[in-house]
Amino acid sequence: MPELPEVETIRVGLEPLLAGREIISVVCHRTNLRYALPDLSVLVGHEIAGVQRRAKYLLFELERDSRMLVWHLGMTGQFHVLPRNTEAAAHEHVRFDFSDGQSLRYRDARRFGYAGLVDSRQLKSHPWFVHLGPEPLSDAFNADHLAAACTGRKAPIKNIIMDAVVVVGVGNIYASEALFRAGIHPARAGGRISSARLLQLSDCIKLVLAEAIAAGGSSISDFMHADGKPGYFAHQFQVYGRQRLPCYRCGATIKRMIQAGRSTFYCGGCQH
DNA sequence: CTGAAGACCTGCCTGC
DNA sequence: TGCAGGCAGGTCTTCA
Repeated sequence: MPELPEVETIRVGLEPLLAGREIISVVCHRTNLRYALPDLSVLVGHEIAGVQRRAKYLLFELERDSRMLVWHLGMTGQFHVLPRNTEAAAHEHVRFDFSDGQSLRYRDARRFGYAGLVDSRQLKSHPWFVHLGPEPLSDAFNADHLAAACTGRKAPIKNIIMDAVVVVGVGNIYASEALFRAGIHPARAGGRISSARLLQLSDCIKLVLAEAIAAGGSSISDFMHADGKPGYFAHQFQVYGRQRLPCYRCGATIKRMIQAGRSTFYCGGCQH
């Protein structure tokens, strides 16, 4: 389901609902997500201190314990906070019950999501995190960093900005949107883009992600907030999902192509 | 090393 | 109506 803006929106929604709540029981309906879930019963008796995010991972911090529950939502993972006695929805795999009568539910139809317990002091060296590049909205991600990542590369620029080693959190939707705003053709080899245009692209990536976060994430298909409200950024898509429709900027027809097995949307009139 | 393709899994939409 | 085929927001592994 989610790219960085969606995960951040979920984090912001979950934090006030979970912080300070004590887990009194955990029910796993199935443990074979992308990887086998760890034994989550060890969390019973612990209080959630806060919810952080790194890349597209949610990090549930525990009070008085250096371990964190690290969770990736894959394509279709969802968290909802509901009263404990609410019946399990289809594809609900895990339920955390809290002392205040509420519960946290994890649903994931495709089961591409995964989770683990990681010591926060070893997070950076954990296999899921050790190779991750900078956060796109941090100063560490800038024109120089992007230029260095593109030097000598023949891979299409879209593939490069979706590579989590280069920068985290840029998924299939926002890659297309950022390249449209920067006027760069998604198939252009990374090494054949001027530094001035890469500066523009790094700015556009920050801009499009920040706007999406401000709008509360995109609401396509099954994305919803912890409280069940939809996100609104989908209304601002310039190219994603708009194949055969006219470009808002130049009127040319938006095209769709496949790159690295993923749909790419672009305007042949605006992007070169 | 790089880059492309396949794999994981289920649901939904389209077209015949 | 029924069914095959294509498609879906992510990431990891395999292969050339």
